[in-house]
Amino acid sequence: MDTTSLATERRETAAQVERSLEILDAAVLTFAANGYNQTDVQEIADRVGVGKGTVYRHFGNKEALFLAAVAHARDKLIAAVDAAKETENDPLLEMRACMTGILRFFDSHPEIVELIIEERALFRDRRPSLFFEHEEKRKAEWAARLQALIDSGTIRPLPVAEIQDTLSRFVFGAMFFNYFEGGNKEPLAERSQTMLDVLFNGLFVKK
Amino acid sequence: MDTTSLATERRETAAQVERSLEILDAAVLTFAANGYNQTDVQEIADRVGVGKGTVYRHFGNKEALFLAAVAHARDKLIAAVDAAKETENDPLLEMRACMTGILRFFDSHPEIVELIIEERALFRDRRPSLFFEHEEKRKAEWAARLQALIDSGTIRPLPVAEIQDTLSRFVFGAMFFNYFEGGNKEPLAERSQTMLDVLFNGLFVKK
Amino acid sequence: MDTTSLATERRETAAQVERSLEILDAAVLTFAANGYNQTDVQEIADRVGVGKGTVYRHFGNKEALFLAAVAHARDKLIAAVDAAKETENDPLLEMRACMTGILRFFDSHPEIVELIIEERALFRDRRPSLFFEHEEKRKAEWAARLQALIDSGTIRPLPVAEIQDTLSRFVFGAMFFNYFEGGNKEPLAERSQTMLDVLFNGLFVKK
Amino acid sequence: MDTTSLATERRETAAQVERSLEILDAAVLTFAANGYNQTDVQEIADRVGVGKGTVYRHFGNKEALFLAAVAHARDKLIAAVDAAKETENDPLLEMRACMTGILRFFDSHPEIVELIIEERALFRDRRPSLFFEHEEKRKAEWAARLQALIDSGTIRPLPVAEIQDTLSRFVFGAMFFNYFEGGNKEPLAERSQTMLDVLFNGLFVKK
DNA sequence: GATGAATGAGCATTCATTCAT
DNA sequence: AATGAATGAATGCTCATTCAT
Repeated sequence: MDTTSLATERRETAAQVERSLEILDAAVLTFAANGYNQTDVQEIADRVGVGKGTVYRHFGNKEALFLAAVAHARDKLIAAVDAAKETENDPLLEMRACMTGILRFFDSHPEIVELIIEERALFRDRRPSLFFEHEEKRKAEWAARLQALIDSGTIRPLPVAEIQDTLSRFVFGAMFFNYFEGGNKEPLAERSQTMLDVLFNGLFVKK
Repeated sequence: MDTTSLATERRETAAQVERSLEILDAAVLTFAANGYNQTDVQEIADRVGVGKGTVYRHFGNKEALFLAAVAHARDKLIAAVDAAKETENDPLLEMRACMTGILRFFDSHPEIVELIIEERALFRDRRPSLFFEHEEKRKAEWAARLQALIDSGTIRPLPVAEIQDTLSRFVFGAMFFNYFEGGNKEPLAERSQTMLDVLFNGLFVKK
Repeated sequence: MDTTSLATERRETAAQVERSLEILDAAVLTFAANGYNQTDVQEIADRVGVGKGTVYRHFGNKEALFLAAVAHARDKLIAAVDAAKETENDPLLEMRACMTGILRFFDSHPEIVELIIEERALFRDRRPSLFFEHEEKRKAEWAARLQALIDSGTIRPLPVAEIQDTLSRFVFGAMFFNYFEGGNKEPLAERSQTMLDVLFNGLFVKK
Repeated sequence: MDTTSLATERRETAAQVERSLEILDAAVLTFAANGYNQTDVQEIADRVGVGKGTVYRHFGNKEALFLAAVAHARDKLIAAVDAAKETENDPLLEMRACMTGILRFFDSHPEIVELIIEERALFRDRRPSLFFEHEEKRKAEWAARLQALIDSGTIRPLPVAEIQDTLSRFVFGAMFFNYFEGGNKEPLAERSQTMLDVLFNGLFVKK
């Protein structure tokens, strides 16, 4: 009976996880499309084809559901960037691949930008944003890489932490400003060549 | 008698305008602190010390009040940047003054960043953001200046429009990312020296 | 000084009365067009071209204003019916003239039907309606006339009070039902020939 | 299993319908007693013993609830009149039974008169009144009967449509005028003998 | 006396959450 | 476990009335 119940539990858990992911996908789309307050949990339930009570059973309350949706979206970004990084071996090219990977990700998932904005609007006190939390962890990983690029004489010997901040502001800043400015439907990744050129070579004429 | 009635009229109008501005200041703070949906118009009225009906008399409805508050905040930014620009004469220094002026403005008015986020969360369809609309107008003004800097051999001959985009993404991006990342309470304007250095001189070692 | 003040008072009173009547005319139209609850006193003030406070000065509050408007409308009906009656000398013809006079009045003042409905909706407890109160007074006047018609062998010897009720139900009933049924824009007075024929001669074939 | 689920479904639906009817009964009484604008939906909910949200779940909004209440009341009148008609076989007696049936209905349901008044006050533009809409459909049914009475020499050969109007004005007019005049608490149905006598035999002495 | 800005009570409506089935 | 009917707290907005000018 133990075995049976365990098996049942396992099977259920798998079904549960499946169901949870379906709900998260629907939640990302719905929250992004309508905004948090304008979203009726019923709408998400309808999109998945389950009852409202089921959504509550899986995520407890609307806020937890929203946060889970944001984490879900963030994990997708991380996976996409990791995949982009794997395509290169040289540290400099890896860095570039990551940056364009991020831009490309938001080009293909504009709804996730909306979700990030919603998160901030809703949890203005929770800082850093759940979405950018993981960045902290990634920083240490990159510090070594940047230091190597400095040691090899490729990039200038500036404080590593500040270079990292500058890169983040550059990439995510580009993404945000593009979103706030709106309008331009051409992919941001493609419009960023000059931006990267400036980033690496500067605005000034070299003398 | 004409004078009197005129004076009276003026005084009344002035009182009205005064009242409206008081309400806007309260609205900016309250919307920024609580968010749009979490803000009861009563709370704004209380802060000003007037009745709720008075707020409605002045701005019609909550949404219009919110948008007026955003416009009010934007006008403050424009004024601050204009003031910063006036302190310099050289085009390059003017440009730098504007950039640090913007960063300083958001350092001293962090609530306005929250307001911009709220605006986006609320009016996800209205693009560009009311707050950044005026940027479009400012662009033409700066294009000439940048061209002059290129002609004089100061900065590299890149497409002017793209330089402008890069500068905007840099400055507003820094502001947004700083906000989303949270935590760091040291003024952004002061933490931006490396950023500006990279912007002008690039990351690469010059050869 | 007494004289002066008296004169002033008189002059003011005349102006006051004038103003009051203007307000009442506006009130009848506005209340009839929008309904009581849907009417903002400001709208009535605007129509007259005075301030809202002035309306309140003249009538105290919205309810009193409404009742005054109803009484004003009722007085117009009484005047119209009296005028119609004067055109005839024979009691039977007078009676007929009154009945068609009432129908004609409501044909030309459909808004007053609306006003009566509003009055009832609003003051469901006040009975009889302010508008029909005066009917009671008129009844005694007509009782004699009807008795004379009975005595002269013109109409059947039925209880006078019941004849009166029947006539009232006939005329006002026609008016009300016409209003509730809606649609028919042809004057009711003209569509009432058969009705009067039935009233006088009955439905049955005389044997 | 089909049967069970069907039964369950039916039971639920039946419970829903039951609940809706309870709400409608409460709504008729409450709207009639207070008037539309003076009625807080909470009051209706309280009378039924449910939450306000439940009322909204069943009827969507206050206006829809009101209209449903009017239709509910109208259906009761139709049922009552149909029942009255069934008691007679002779066309003339049927007609009489219908007329007194209507008067009796409003004698026992004075609140429904109030409801009709409210409907008009509220929807002054919707004509004919929802309550009297069905009359149109009944008219055709009666036209044949009246024609038969004319053909058999019972009633005078007047235009059938005009006879119908006269009858309607007579009956509903009596009801309305009685309501507006107020006061008289003796059943209208009983006070209508003279009225019907006049209707059939006329006021004039037959010669 | 006239004005109209200010006031605040009052109510419809929504929707997160619960819980009986 | 899943469902969805029921709940009721929360809040935007209107407008009669007041009163300072």
